[in-house]
Formats: sequence, C-alpha cells, structure tokens
Amino acid sequence: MAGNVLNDKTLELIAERFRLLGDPVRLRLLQSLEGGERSVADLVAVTGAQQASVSKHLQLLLRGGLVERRRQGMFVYYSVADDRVFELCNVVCGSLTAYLEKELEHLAGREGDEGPATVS
Amino acid sequence: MAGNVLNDKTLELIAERFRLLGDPVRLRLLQSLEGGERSVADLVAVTGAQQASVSKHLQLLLRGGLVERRRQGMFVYYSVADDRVFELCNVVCGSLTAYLEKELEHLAGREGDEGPATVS
DNA sequence: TGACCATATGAACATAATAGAATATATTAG
DNA sequence: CTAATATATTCTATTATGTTCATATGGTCA
Repeated sequence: MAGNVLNDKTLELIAERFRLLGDPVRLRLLQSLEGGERSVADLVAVTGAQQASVSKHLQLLLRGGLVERRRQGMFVYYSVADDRVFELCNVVCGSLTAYLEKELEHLAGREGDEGPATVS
Repeated sequence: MAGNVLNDKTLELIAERFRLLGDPVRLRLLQSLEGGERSVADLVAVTGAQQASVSKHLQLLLRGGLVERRRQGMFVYYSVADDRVFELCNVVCGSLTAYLEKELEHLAGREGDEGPATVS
C-alpha cells in the first residue's frame, strides 16, 4: 500500500490471503507448527478438530503457500513455509491490544452514561 | 505467536481481524483512506460499489477499530484509525510475491512436464 | 496379494458473509 | 414545518465457507 494504487486482481489476492488467516483452526495449526514440523495426526490431536477438517485446512494453507508437506512412510509432516505469518499475527495482536485498550478507556470515561435511570 | 500458546478466544479475535481485512472492497476503502480522510460519497465514487455496500463495509471497519468517523454537516468523513493495516498489507504483499516467485520457478523447472504428448 | 493405517477427497448439510433494493435516520435549507 | 441530501439500516436472495460422515488414495507390512 505504499502510496501506489493496487489493481483489483492484486487486491483480491491480498484479501484472499487475509481470509486464509481468518480462521481460528488454521491459526491454531500454524501456531502448532511454529515449533517445527508435525504430522497430521499430531495436528488433529492438538486442535481437537476432525481429521477431515484438519486435512482440508492444511490443503488450504498448502495451496496458499503458507505450509509445506513432506511424506515419510505413512505419515505426512507439515511445516511452515513462510514465517511472515507469525509477523502478521504479532502485528494483529498489537492492533487488537491497542483497540481493546482504547475500548476500555472509552468505557471508563463513560461510566454510568448508559441512558437515564428515570422515566421521562 | 511469540512462543506462547493463545487461547481459543484470543485466536478467534485474531481470526476475526484477519477476516475483516479479507475483503477487496474493504481493502480498497482502506487504501483510499491512506491519503487522509474521505467522505462516504468519495468512497462510493472510488470503489464503484453501491452506497449501501460501502456504508456497511465502513461500519465493519469502524467496529473493528480500523477507521474513525467524524461528522461535519451532512457529510461523514472516515479516516484510518490504525496504521498497522498498511504494515499488514505490505507484509502480505511480500508474502504473496515470494509465493508467486516460487510458483514461477517451480513451473519453469517443470517445463513440458505436464504429461505425455502422445497417446499410449 | 490382502489387511491395515494415515491422509485426502467428495457429498450433504449448516452457517456466515455479501450484495442489492427499499427504507430509515440525520442534517441542512427554505 | 417540508423538501432535499448524505449516510445508515433492514430485509431478502445468493454465494462462500466450514463441518461431518463416508469413502478413496497412498503407503507399510505380513
């Protein structure tokens, strides 16, 4: 966004990538992979989701280029292919924190300002 | 994600924020606001979307704390409340670029590797 | 080969997100 | 007050996304 205008296609790609990160199960998967590669079975256990669901989320992350897979015997190991995801999450965390703090402040400043206690 | 485990609620908040950025119209709105505040009418013109649609997207961004609004007469001016969105977009752009370059490389390496040209 | 295990995929269903038309609200001008 | 304008909201239809169950695929081992 550094001043230049992005065309619709690019914007759609960026949006798509944000959407890819916009699911708590996928975020949990990525977080679980932060320490290194894991098998699907591991990830199923960690997330508590169904195997089919985990597998599909992993395919989405794979097609998006955020993770890689490696087969070893019967097991498939996934790992993070782009560390930027963690940077993104950190920035979002900061943004969220700032937002929530502002909200708190706002609420504190309006204490008891939720409408009249008396009728008419 | 700096090594600590995030609970489900936090993860959902983060995912929600990513989803907020996961729409091309909203990204276009944010980009349009990068140069400073704009009225809704301006934004409708810029995006080419319906007024109702723009208004709804702006409400989403507002509730997410990414933009602020200011009323002046009949007009409402929106502005970016959290510059981190641009940082996020830039990181995503970098991530996308890396991914697409890798894809290209991959394709180049496999040139003509798309199956036999002859039948049986 | 067949039995078995891990992972992926397909189909059906439920839910969420989005757009568009119509309408409501808020503000100013007369 | 009414008319006019800018913005917000409601309602509805449609589409996208996610979950689950069942099944397919790919691999190992006897």
